[in-house]
Amino acid sequence: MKYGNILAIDDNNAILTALKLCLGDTFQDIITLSQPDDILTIMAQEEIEAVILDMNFSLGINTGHDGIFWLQAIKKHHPNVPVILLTAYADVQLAVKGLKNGAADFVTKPWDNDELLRKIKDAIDKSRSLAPLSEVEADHVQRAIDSCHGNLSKAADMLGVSRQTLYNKMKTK
Amino acid sequence: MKYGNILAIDDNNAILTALKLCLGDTFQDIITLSQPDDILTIMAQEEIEAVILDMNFSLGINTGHDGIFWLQAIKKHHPNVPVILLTAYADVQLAVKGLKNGAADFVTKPWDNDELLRKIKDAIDKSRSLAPLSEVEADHVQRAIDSCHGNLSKAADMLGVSRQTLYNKMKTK
DNA sequence: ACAAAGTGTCCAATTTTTTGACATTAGGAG
DNA sequence: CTCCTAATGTCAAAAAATTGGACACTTTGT
Repeated sequence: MKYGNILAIDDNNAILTALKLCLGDTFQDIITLSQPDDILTIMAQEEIEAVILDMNFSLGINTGHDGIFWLQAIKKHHPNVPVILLTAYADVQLAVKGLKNGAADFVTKPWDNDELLRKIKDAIDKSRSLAPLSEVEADHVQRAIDSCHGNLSKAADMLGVSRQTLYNKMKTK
Repeated sequence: MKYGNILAIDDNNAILTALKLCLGDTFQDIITLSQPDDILTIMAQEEIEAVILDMNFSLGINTGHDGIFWLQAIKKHHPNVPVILLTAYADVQLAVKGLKNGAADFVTKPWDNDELLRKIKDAIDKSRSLAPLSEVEADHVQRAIDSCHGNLSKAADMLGVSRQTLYNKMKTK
């Protein structure tokens, strides 16, 4: 199966060119942006399968604050589109913050082409293979029961279903 | 509301003592292990609300391999119990690997007591407040529809429900 | 030892899901 | 362009799941 379009955002055009060269053979199209403002517009128009997002925009400020903001914006509108974070600094704090905000992966510059390619592919493959609804449901039910330490009444209440329904879902599993 | 028991694993007893001092006032009990082998046994016996896991066991080997192994083991049996990773090295690779394997957070030694405390509390609060089943369902349905770029037939198939049911769930939302 | 909370099980009423069908509307291939 | 396939929107009846209430019993905590 073929891979679709990638959206890459970085304020350094050399990086964007390098990404195009590195990824051009594997993906249908590499759409690039040198500033993040149009990300959501593009994503509303084009079918984007994965996003590569640089974390440091405001020159000289390397907190990644802008990057996190845009990551959140992307995830809010397209929760199933994987976002791979790209940074110049191996900042653990930022990596953790990024992943906790829904990023699929985190890569530092300069990157290894094969590694980046593999990570993007993995993220897309994962986003494509969604679990059936019944599985997601069974999983969440189990978590609720665990969280209530086996108290089924509380678990049912937490899940917003009747106690009998919870019994059903437990058996069905 | 009060917080329950914490399980902390580290092969350095000084670290375990420091954790007890740091966390003792906030949590009911700080159970400590100097080697990971008994983690699952303990967790089957005691009600553990969060785990603090050191990532470097085999002396001299700092790949975090063992840590990831135990993280996976914990998550497999207790997917809803948050695991906070603790390491001596600010290793981005390891942090990313840990979070992708379900860790709730990642902290480097030496840690800031207030920060660690806050991160544990946050992780527990999050694990306690499970979304109602209907919300999880609606969320997953939306992801499937996105993933199929609006093709409802394929989305329904992917979710393992009939097309009409998908229509229902879309309206209900 | 008592009261409150939780369990397992049952029932009838209601709601949801399924299955199958049908006419209509895109989209792609020749 | 035209045909063919896939997808849509909608309907109806059968099957299945959910609900709310009830009951006797057990567990839990004070």
